[in-house]
Amino acid sequence: MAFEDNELLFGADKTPRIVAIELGETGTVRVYRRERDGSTVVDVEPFHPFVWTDGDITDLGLENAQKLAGDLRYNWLVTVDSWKELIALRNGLKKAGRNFFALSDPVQHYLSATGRTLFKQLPFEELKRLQLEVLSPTGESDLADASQNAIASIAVSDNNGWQQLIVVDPENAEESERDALKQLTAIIKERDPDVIEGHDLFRFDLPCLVARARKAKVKLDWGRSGGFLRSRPSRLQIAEKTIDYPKFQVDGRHFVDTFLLAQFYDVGMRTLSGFERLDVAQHFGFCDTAEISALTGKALQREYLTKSERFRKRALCAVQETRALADLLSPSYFIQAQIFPYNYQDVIVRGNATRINALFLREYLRQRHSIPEMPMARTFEGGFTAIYFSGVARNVWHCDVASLYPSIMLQFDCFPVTDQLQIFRHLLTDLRNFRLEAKGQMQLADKEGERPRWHHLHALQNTFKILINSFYGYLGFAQGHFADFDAAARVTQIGRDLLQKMIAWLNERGAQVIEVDTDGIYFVPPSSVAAGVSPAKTKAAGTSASTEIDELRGGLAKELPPGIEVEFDERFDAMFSYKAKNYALLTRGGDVIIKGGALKSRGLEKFQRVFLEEMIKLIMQEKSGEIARLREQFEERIRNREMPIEMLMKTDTLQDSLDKYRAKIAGSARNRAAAYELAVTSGRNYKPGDQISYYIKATPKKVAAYAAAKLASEFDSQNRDENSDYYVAKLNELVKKFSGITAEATSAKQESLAL
DNA sequence: ACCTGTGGCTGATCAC
DNA sequence: GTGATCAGCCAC
Repeated sequence: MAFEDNELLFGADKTPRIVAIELGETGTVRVYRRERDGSTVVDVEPFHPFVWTDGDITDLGLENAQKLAGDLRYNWLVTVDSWKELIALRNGLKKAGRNFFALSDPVQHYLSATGRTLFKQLPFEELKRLQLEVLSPTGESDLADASQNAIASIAVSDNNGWQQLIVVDPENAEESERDALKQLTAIIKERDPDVIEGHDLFRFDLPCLVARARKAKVKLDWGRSGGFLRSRPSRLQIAEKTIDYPKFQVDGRHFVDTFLLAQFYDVGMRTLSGFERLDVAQHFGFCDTAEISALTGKALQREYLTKSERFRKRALCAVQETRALADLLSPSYFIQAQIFPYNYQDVIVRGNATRINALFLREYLRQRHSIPEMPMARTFEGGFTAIYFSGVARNVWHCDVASLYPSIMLQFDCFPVTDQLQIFRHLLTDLRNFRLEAKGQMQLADKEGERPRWHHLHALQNTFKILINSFYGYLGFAQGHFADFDAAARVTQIGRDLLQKMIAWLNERGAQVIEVDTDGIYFVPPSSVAAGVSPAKTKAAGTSASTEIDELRGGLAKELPPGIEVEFDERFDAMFSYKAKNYALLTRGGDVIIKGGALKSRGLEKFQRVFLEEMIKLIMQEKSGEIARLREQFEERIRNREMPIEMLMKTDTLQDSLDKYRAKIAGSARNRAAAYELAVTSGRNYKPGDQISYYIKATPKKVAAYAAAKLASEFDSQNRDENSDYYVAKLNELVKKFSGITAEATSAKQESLAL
């Protein structure tokens, strides 16, 4: 059975190849579809938005009010014939003080009511995607600056390899810019893309175009049926960061901002050094470094390219990078648009739990079943975390419970009490099976020979994985209609009990448990503990290691309830256990893996992270004696001013707006911080989510860090002014902090513990 | 208007 | 100096 046949997940209507939905004339929507020949056709369809209400609306004499099944709070459905009527109905109900719930997005109304979704049976390659980049004359990406002056050029490309650079003539800027804007609009109308992509599209390119178009009195009627570009302030939560941005929309098309895609990507990976195009392109290896230096430096002059040729090359490189980035990061969202009743561009910015909520609402609507009101939020206890040994351990194994929370939910019936249709159980069960199947198909597929198919299956199984993992979060999601905090608390309680049972069992068999977090355990198996920890002895004991682990694995499996499976997945030569959620591992291949904010946080300067990694590696390799020399090398480089500024600077992300920061400082609600002070002083228009890199400069007197901070961009390598003493002191603190933990010291401790 | 959850560590600042 | 608090980031 094809995945798409699952109606709970993909919706009950199979209409294929819809690329966009837009609100049409009163009471209608326009549904755009991609034909097999690549053309786009439009169907005008009736539109019936709706409101859920409770029973006390019967006196209002509303037409088209329908009683729903079940006895949940919102058990009436009122349907109307146009968006205008829906707004009127909502206002009326609000005025009458009635209890109701309505979706706010017309596209979600249409898709939920019909069971349709975008992109069914449409390969990603058949989506028409256009990339856009506005270049300001200064090359600045500061919007306030850029909006003041005429733009220099607009680079445009599409996913078929077409590209064009629209250049504004500085000699005749006013008229030339007007032509450029008109030409861009003409290109969009003619090429008729489904998706418009750009890096920082929302915060830079689109506002800039709007500002310039207003000045030039040019219309940006980019909608598929001629509608105008419009925007409203919006806010996006990405992990701990909150990004304010103007959300742009245009009828019949989708905007995709690769800056946001990069942010989402990094939440999972935490590997990006920054979020500007160059950071991201370099990380993914799109632009080779030779080319970058050629575009920015002297190499180009050697090539005798004219200034305009250089400019052209750089501009077109930018849109190519945007396209490559979108190729890489958007397929998962493309698949999610086939599942959720959202616009493509909205699927990207909605949270996981919000998207799952939309599935619940769609199915309850389809079955004409009443829905609950949101439960009262409460906090509940999370996973079990513990550290039993700190120091260096050898021959360390890791075991974990395979997808702990989903397994618990299914095995112990931890489902929302209000889910009378049992959607939660069915969706979770289906998703698990689908993921296994997609993964199996992916492994059978030839990664090289069937590239598009392999990539699709990879994106598919990854999408399923993310969804599966979001179900537990949904139970504790305050804005989920079917959230159930008691059920969430039961899940974590069962998880904690399971883990503690496993720990006790391992300890009883002579293993030494080192560190535990939620679903996984690091431990030294009994033979290594008994044999001590010297490498020679470990080797001697190693002959029986595999059978011993098999016995542990089998024994532990028998202790666990059905449906809860434990995996002994990895073995390490050494582990440096520091604090809860903070440790390092030495793989059997000699690589070092570091976990935890204390050991690798971005709050640490890069020289500290590099030093820590090397120091921990030495400790794990039983070469603690070499730490002193390593420290001296680093001190020398700092004192001789040989450290590149990238090693010394710190990069902070602004969470609050500068106004909010100022207000908090004024009200003593927070302390001053270097990044904000620099942002304020710079006079530039910094926004939440922006990053500031700074270092500490030498000052005559000892002052607070925020008073001695200087922007890394203002660092002059010919006239260096960093505070070497400050950085050497940091280095020494680091050595001091970890000096108690050496291989020799802890092996004695470990042996004594084992007795 | 927007929003998955809890647990844990650290650096910087400030009140005492 | 010490402890409290906040912000930021990380593990799962």
